Amino acid sequence: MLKEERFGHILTLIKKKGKANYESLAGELNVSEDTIRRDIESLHHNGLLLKVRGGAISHSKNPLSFQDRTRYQSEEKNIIALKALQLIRQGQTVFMDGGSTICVVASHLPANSKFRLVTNNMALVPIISAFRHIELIVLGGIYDRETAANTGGQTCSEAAKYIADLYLMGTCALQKDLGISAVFQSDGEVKQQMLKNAAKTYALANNAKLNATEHYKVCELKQIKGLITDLPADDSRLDDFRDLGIRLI
Amino acid sequence: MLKEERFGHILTLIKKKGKANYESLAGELNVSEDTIRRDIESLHHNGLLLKVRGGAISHSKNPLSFQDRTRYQSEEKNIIALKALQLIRQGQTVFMDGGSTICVVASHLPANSKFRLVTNNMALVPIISAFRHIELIVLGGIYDRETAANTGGQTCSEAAKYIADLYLMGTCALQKDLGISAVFQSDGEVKQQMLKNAAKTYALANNAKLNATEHYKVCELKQIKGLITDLPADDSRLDDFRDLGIRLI
DNA sequence: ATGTAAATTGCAATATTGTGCAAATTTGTA
DNA sequence: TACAAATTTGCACAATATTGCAATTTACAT
Repeated sequence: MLKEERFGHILTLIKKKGKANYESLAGELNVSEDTIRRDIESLHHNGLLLKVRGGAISHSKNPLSFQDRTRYQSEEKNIIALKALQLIRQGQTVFMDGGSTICVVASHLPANSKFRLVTNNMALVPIISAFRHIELIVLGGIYDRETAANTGGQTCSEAAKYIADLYLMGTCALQKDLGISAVFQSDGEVKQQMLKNAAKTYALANNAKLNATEHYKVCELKQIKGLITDLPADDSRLDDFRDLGIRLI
Repeated sequence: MLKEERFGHILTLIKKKGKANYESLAGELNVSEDTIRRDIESLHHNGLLLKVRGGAISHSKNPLSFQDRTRYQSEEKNIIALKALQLIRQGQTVFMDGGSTICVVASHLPANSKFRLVTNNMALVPIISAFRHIELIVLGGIYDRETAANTGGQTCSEAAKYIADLYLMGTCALQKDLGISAVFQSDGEVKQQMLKNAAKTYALANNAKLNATEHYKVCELKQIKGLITDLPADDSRLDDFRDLGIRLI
């Protein structure tokens, strides 16, 4: 088999699936992983794909979708997303922060959605691009690869410049007494700023995040307007969060 | 069998299958592989196919050409990109603004590149995500779908907060007397701010942008350090830009 | 026709390039 | 920090290319 045929195969796969790994390519093409590695290096050098640890991805690959599908598009997240959509009204200004749940919300938006979206979540950009009537305002800062969101003081001070009708707060840990907490301080600070500047804040969390804590405290539960989970409103696992004056959706 | 018959046979096969290897051709045509090799060399020389190690492929199947993305990744842009890469040094802080040429530059970066990149170009985010050692700083603002870049006063004032060693300025119009001009004011203003805060600015432009003007003036030619085009440095089309004190690359 | 020069072909020696393997190093993660 | 996985590097071997050369064929003027 000609080397060029391998190149073609690799590029086709990358184009179709957005990514490819050494192991399976080596199997399909019947050569060693070393050879595939060298092929990919050569293709990378020509700017035709991006070499990453373990394989290669296409240029246009949304960074968050690189994580496995189950985590990205679980049924739980779809349920949360559909509930969250009900809150967004035409013409509003909406804050959204990082997290894949937020991306699922965005991908469920109706095609003619018309509002202003302010976000530090870079994974939203390609999604929102498709909605001609959404005005997208990006909050800059230091890009964090893990969350695909911008963070840092710059992000916070930019967020401070906008006043929103609604804030959909991405997945975080919630606990009755200790409130909402985040893994990273940089993320938590952005959340605090958005909370401060939004008329209504709803936290999005799947049931695994209930009764859990992380190490950076964002706010008390009573500071938010409502909590959106994948559970029915009358589920017993939500009992701890009743009578706090927050809406359970 | 006449040489011309062999040529015909080889070309037919290449046209039908897109590829051919010496071994099978030698068998089919009853000549040695050396002869086939020479045939293919001759055809290659006449531009009728592409000689590769082990055989030949058709031009249309050349994985290293950019058929399905000719618009996006033209040969011109590749040339510009490779020249621009030489300017980026480890540890530097680099500004890049919008434009697809800039994206091509990014996709040619070596995998272990290590520097700080400050940009308003959202199309760079997925590309740069793959480079673990590039610190990416996003300049926020109003996202423009057409250019996939953030624009507006916010973007400018954020750009003002960084001081760069190098600024690679995306495609714009250049004219000897009228200098560099941009299509949109919002884009032009970001360019001006980056220019101001960068030690060295290089403009990237394909030959079609030379001796052209747009309607928002960015700066004089003498304000930039150099001009990177797809032309060789001694091309006559660059004559207008000599003796202005700028480097032609 | 026929001899001669030029072109073509196959072959062998040499050079170059591609491939797989293993050790050493780096990287990511618990 | 330490462990496991991935990557880089150097190397030997295999595959393919190139080159020079001699044998053969072709072209063509006489």
